[in-house]
Amino acid sequence: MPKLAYSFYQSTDVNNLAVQLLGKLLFTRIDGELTGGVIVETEAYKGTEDKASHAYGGRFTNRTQVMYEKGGLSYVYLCYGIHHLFNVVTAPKGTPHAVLIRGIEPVQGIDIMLKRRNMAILKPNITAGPGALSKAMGIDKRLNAEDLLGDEIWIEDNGIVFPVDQIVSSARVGVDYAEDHALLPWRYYIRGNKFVSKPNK
DNA sequence: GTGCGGATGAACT
DNA sequence: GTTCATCCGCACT
Repeated sequence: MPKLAYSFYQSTDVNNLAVQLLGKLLFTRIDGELTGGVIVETEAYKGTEDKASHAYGGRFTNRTQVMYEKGGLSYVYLCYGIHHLFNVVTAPKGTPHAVLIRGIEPVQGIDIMLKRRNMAILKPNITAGPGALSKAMGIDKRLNAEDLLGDEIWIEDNGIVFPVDQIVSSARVGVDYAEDHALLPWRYYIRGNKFVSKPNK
């Protein structure tokens, strides 16, 4: 399957990109171990004007600088001191939009994912949730600011297009601090998919 | 240099 | 529903 092209990531409509990423295949090859899954849940973070975004108000730090780079890079950061969260940087250089990947359905290297997650059998919580999927895919800070057209972490277009009525939008998770932006319906997921993270109402 | 708290998940009661 | 693991980014002194 072809990797998503550089041009795919340059759109400034981050909500549309968050929807477009549903159904795409996220892969990593870490130490030669290939794992991959279908993206089933995303959230849009709209740069400087989004109070839930790390780049809100134009905040520019060592952590957030990659968000300002050209679309098509990874943004991985540590949350709660434990979980690595994976985002896709989008929009042209200077516009710090990002899409958080919150859930994938495993299709490749499931045995490797089970081992990384210390699980015996496949259950949805192996990759349902941004911290969980990062652990299963072997994503950590070493994969921050990686080119998504490279050979460590990338996204492929397998032609899957979910019907519009299969896609649900709702409030983003864990952004209560974002005041009047906390309830924006910028979370997108596949209705009924088992690998969508917990709050799926 | 210090202190607060977070784009979570798992194990509890 | 509640607790807590466990780190460092970030704002402020």
